[in-house]
Amino acid sequence: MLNKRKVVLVVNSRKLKILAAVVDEYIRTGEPVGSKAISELYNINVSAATIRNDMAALEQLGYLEQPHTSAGRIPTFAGYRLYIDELMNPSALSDEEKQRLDRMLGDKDTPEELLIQNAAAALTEITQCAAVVTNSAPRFSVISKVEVIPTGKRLYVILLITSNGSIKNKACRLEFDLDNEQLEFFTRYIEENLSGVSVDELSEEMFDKMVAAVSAYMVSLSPLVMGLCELSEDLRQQELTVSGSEKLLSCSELDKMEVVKFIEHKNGLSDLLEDTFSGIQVKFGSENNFAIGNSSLIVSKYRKGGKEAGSLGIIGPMRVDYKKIIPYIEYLTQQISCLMSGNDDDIIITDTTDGIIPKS
Amino acid sequence: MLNKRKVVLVVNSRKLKILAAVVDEYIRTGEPVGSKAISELYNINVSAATIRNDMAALEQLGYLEQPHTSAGRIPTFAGYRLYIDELMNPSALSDEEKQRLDRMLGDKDTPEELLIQNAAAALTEITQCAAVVTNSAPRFSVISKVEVIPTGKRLYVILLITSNGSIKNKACRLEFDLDNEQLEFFTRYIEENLSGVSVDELSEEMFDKMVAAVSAYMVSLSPLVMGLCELSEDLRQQELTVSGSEKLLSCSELDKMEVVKFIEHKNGLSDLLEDTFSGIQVKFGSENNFAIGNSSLIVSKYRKGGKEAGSLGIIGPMRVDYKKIIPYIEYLTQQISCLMSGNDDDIIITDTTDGIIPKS
DNA sequence: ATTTAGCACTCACAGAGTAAGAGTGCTAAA
DNA sequence: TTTAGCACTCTTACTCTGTGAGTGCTAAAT
Repeated sequence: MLNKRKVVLVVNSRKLKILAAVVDEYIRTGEPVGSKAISELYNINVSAATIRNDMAALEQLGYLEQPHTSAGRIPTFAGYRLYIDELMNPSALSDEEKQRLDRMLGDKDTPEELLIQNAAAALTEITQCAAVVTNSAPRFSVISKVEVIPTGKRLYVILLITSNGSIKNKACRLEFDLDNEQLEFFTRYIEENLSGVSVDELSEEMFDKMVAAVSAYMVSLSPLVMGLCELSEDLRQQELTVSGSEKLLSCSELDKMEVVKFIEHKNGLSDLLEDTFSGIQVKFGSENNFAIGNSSLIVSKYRKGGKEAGSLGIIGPMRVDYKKIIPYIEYLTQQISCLMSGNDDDIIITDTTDGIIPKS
Repeated sequence: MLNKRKVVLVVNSRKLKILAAVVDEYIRTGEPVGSKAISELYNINVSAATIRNDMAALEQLGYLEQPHTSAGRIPTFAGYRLYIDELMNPSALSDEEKQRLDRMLGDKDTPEELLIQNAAAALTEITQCAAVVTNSAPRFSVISKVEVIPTGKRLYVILLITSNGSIKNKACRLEFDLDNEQLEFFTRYIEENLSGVSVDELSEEMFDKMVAAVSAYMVSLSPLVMGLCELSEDLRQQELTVSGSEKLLSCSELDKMEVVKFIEHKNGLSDLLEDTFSGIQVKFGSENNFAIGNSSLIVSKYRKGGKEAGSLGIIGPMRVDYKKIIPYIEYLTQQISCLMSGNDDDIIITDTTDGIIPKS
């Protein structure tokens, strides 16, 4: 073991100040930060040599690392983590900034779907990173209408509409054509059994029971129930939209291959966003099994009427300006929560599925 | 003018053989090809010196070029073109290869949409290039059903179904609620005016007329017509999917910046694919105004019931193994055409739109 | 016990010089 | 018309070198 060195391995306030300075400076320039730069640019009133000693300690403590001997330091994951959780002081949004965001977001008449799209667009523009939004509203809504529409020989389209305005459809093929009476029976049956039911409550078992019930009347109706089951599954899973992902391609610190793969498949993202948490959350790509290596995911949940209704955030390089971006995201989620909860009555968003049925 | 040289500027069969050898070898190795390599590897029974003379002639004829003096030769655009059109002899697919493709593609029960997705996936895997598919089926289909479904106060969902199975829906808000008679009038009117009409024929003017006609009966119906108009626009534009575009980033001969720009915007691609042509077509990026410089686009159209229904191909570097890839693409389009036309009667793919209507 | 100045040391990076190797064009002979 | 031979060109890889940034350590100062 070389590199054994007499440094005081105690974090004190100066060391923290230095760590913060290193992270700030690294975020600003993207270059490894040396002791001299810190002593000159940040008013920690000690000499470069002292800072060097502290930096050596911070390195041994696992907060900083050197790309190579005799280069400056860059933050480690732990360094970023400490910085984000404890050290940085977020820059409060100015009134102009808030107004700008409000304008970009929309007002209480803006449909929910558009609201979160606007938020994503705003984030993309301001941060120059990819924005990501999820909407789990459909999951917490109730079925407001079910329709079965004959569209061809033995061919029916089922339509499922929820209270929050999602519309899903799916084509189903039956073995036989239904006559009016049969169709009416089925429509009435599902209307009675599904109308007003919360999407979250729908389960496969429930549909299994319906298949049984309906089959008693007419066996060949079951594909319709199965179709409904699949639609309800679509509703249950949260929608995830990533916008501005091309911005990630111009981040030199991200691997282009990984970014492109991410753009195509969005690997691992929805898992990361399904966790429940409160406040803002910062996750690093390399620490979760997320497609892009040195990336950072900053997200916050918005709420509707007290309930989590989705999340909103950005994906960028680890080296993003956290102290600026975090307040932006916080403000946006807060405003969205506010706008959404304000008027709960009759928002309509169309929102649809793709589905495919086998030919035979 | 230096480089003026006494060479016989006549293409003869040996020169063509040499050109083919240069292209083959360059495709194989990616390195400029020298006279020695050809005399050793390809059985043209003349000395390297003779080949050198012929290569000088081929260079003056514009089929070959030298990256720098005293390097081997690489093909020019014209060289590739001649090779592709006349010289190469495509390697016929073995039975195993055909079976492999068939397995990857699906069978006659595989829905159309999935069929072309599978084809794209197969091409990506086999060629290690980006695959591109378009589907203009919706455009050549006819409207088979239009429905207007009341779903809430002053709120209606329009449903548009085409003969090829695309289903699009959209929510519309009206100023007033419709009574049964009004709804029936409207449904009957659009049913009469749209049913059986080819999607390709639908135009804004047509909908303008409908707005006028319908407004005469009741002014506030026009949002419904506008909604239909928007849905029809969605149907008209051909769908274009590029898969595996990350593969292009690992092609050393392509400019990464250009690839990135292409991935972002797919510049120029849909124009290139909208041309009608028969058989297989090879286009070079630099010759068309297509985003990626030294790229090559190899596409073929598949047909459904005799009519062009979309295209299928790859985007790769100019230096791709044409004689292998072209038979692959030909086989795939042939099989797709076959599978699609086989049972033309009642294929159904659901395929839907997202839409948003303002709240009030 | 901390902090600081001074100094030797390490490492990445860029530029210059060099040797090897591949491939050519040209000439003259077959 | 083809071929062998040869001088020439150009790329590539390698080595050597100097420079600059930044460090770690020591010894002196506070």
